[in-house]
Amino acid sequence: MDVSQSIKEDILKNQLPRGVPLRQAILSARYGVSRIPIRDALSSLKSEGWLVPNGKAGVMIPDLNWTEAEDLYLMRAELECLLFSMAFDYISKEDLIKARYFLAELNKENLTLVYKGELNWLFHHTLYRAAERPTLQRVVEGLNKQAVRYLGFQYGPLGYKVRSQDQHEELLLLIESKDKNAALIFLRQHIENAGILLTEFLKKLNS
Amino acid sequence: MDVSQSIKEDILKNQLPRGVPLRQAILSARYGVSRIPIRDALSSLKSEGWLVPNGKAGVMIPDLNWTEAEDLYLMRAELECLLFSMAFDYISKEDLIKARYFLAELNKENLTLVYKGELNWLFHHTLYRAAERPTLQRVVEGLNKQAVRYLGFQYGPLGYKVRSQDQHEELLLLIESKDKNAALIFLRQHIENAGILLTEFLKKLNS
DNA sequence: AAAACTATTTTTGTATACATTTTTATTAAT
DNA sequence: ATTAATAAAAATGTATACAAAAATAGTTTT
Repeated sequence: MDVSQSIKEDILKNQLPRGVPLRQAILSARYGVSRIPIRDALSSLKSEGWLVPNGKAGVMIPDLNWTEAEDLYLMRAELECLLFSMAFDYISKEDLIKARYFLAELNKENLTLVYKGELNWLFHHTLYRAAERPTLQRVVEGLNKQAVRYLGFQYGPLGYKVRSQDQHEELLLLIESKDKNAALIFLRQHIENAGILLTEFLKKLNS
Repeated sequence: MDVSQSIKEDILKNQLPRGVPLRQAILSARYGVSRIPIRDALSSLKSEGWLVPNGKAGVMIPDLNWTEAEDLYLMRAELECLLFSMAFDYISKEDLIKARYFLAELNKENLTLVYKGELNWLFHHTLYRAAERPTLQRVVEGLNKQAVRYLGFQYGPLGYKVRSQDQHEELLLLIESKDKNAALIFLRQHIENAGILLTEFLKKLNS
């Protein structure tokens, strides 16, 4: 597996020290590669929001905080609805089949959080693909991949899994019935719901 | 100067080959550093949208295209208005002074495009800073920095400079008069205007 | 005792060398 | 002649070695 992925897993599993700079030499030993690919991974994780700069040099694992979660879901709501409305009329039968496949995968047990996040994104992405707006899609993808950092809460204490899956199913039905407006409103609520649930939970956690 | 910045300048000045993969060895010779910092620069430019992957290896300078420009400005309009509305009530006198300083800088002659883009962003950023939403700000910053790639048109053939500066001035006046709604509408129009102008121009160019 | 400077150590950044992968050119086969 | 297979080359990725920068510890000064 890619070093960058391994680091993500380890961040999610809290197996890397928080609050102190990550040392390239240590990671190099831990993952059994030289410092060059470690440096590559750290810099790309930094630009993806998984790590933050530490003073003049080095990076740190940032604390999860509700403002970030709120921002991510606010942006997702705005941009994904935009993208979805651009795609709506062009969503094909094959897209829906694909989407259902990802949904089924997501119901399996023993998936890593990173993979769950990937599947969740693939589901949404399938609905947006038809818009053929690569730039908008790339940004939305970035937001989804950042949100993965918070997935531990949604699949853990928040027990959001079942409700989320039901909503995904319903969204597909609305698409099939060609009711664009209803689908759009539903998607927005789906995202906003998840955001509010997560944000409120994080707020309570820090009080 | 940083290698990454130099490459950006050279892309804007069309001094690097388009449509063919950029070779690390050549860039290494050109900028007088080893391949390691070149690789770093290429990978970060790729994640910033200045370069795109070329097949299984290597990167290329992408063509400018109107869909990308439209996407960037659509996103900017949505997200910057959101950020601005969060910031509005907290914008300080010092912020406005700073903003006017950047505006003055922007009026000087013989600035590089990259620097103009930086100043334009710094102006907008000054108005959003008070929102204290780092995540949202980081994404918006990314969008602005990508839009720099299109700045050559706006300062060149489109002659947008004067009108844009006037709008910036007017925006500051609206902020000072505490008219949040008017300011918000004006900002949205300011961004959408720039977007439409640029997009239409690019569409014509490719027809 | 606190602050400022200096020396030492640690850590990151860059160059060079080597390994692996990808691309291109060449040869063989249909 | 076109395609497939193979060999050569060129290019990227990674390891190690070294240089520069940052952080730390120790010393001096106020």
